Amino acid sequence: MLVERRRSVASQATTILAERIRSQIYAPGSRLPSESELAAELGVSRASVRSALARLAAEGMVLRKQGDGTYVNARLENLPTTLDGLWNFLRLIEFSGRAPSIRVLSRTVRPATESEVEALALEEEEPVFFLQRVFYADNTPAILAGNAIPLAALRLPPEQCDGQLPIDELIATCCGAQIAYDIFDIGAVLPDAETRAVLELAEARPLLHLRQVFYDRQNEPLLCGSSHYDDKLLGLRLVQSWT
Amino acid sequence: MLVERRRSVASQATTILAERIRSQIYAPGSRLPSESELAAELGVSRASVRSALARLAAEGMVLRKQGDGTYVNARLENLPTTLDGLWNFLRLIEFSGRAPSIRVLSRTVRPATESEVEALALEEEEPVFFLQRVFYADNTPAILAGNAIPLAALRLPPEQCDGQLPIDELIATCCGAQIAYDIFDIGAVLPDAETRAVLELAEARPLLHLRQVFYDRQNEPLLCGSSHYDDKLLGLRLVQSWT
DNA sequence: CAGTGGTCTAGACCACCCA
DNA sequence: GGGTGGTCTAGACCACTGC
Repeated sequence: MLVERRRSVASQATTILAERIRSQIYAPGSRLPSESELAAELGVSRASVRSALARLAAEGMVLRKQGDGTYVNARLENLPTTLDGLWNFLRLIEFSGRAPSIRVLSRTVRPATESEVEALALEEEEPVFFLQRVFYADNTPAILAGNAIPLAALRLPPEQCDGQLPIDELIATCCGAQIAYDIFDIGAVLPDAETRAVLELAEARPLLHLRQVFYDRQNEPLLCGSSHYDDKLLGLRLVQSWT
Repeated sequence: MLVERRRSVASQATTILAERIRSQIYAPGSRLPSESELAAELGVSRASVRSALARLAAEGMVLRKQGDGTYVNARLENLPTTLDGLWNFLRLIEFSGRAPSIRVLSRTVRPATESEVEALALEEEEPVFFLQRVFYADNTPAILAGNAIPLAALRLPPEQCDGQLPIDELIATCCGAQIAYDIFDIGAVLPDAETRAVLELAEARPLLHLRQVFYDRQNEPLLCGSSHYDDKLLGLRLVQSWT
């Protein structure tokens, strides 16, 4: 049943169970087989099954009741269902049921701004590769995102960095690094005229402002982003599980 | 070492390690003892230690490197450090280093609004207990929060519901229920005049709008909230760990 | 190569729920 | 009481890192 070599047993079990829920093999509101039964059926230990169920529970797909059982959440339609909790603009658009695409607005090398110097721990005026992109949902502009990478961190020349890539792959190919974690700050702003034009907003309504800093496995800040996010168009939703 | 009966060993280990990091017994950037050493020292299994470390890693407090070791994040000052990932207005204010307090603006029983009917799966016009509160950070108003609970879900009369309680305790004491999970929608809005007055905003700057629905262990929607959040004052920050 | 974290197992006991 | 999820353990093997 679980034969892939490269993915962990627990991760494969997660996928299998999530798929059964999505396809209603386990109907909304119904009780799943017990952990022991699932372990026997999948040919893995109970610990692995528990790891999978814990993940599904954290995302709200199942509800666990001690002494009773594990139930499929009957309100699945309310959930973000990202299945890994990571916010990635392309996938946020995909999950909203629309086709994502990216248009590169500009790609320049320029001195770091004051906030970039602070976020990326740079020297004053240190050059950064700045990539400005628009994320479309079904051809409607939803996000205007600007990303800055210290020139010193690039292993490819800026002109070879593929602007169509999601952030983790961008960092992987252009910097040869892996993201360890990132920090998100969420705020509300009134967009300036330029932003409004790019996002084709008729009125001057407020947008979400997402500021992110991505760190690599050496804990060096590798990329910082400043994005204007049209929450009316896309929605920003998260689930919190209360142990 | 780990003797409390009511908390799990893994949870106690988490607290101990977090405390050692906070007090710099494990200095920023330094390597922690190996999992086996910690297990031996704390008198628990390696699995319990791993559970604790996994939690700290998810919040960015430590960085784990296979084949190398576990390191204290040297950039702790950037982290939200909630140590359980749950957003609770009182604790968000506390963690920002300010003194939280609550003022109850109004407590009424009124028919549910259209959006409450939808969020709470009510009948049209069904009565709800509506509690409007202001959360202060060091006596500066930071959040205007409105919470609606179906009257049918209350086990205490509305006038006996303590408006000073955080949301989980409010639900515990007034409804006799426990929160299983909640769903958050984050948006940006321009506050109306009334909201602006309550939050003592001079200009008409945009605020975060948080809409929440809390579900109990029976998966019934118990409470919905609509809050205006001054992100300039408080900040809304989260960490994402990329496995 | 030795030591680290990553994965997985089998088995045990507990707390809890329901019939 | 019998079954469920919640916790914990001991031990094994693997993948990776740094020396």
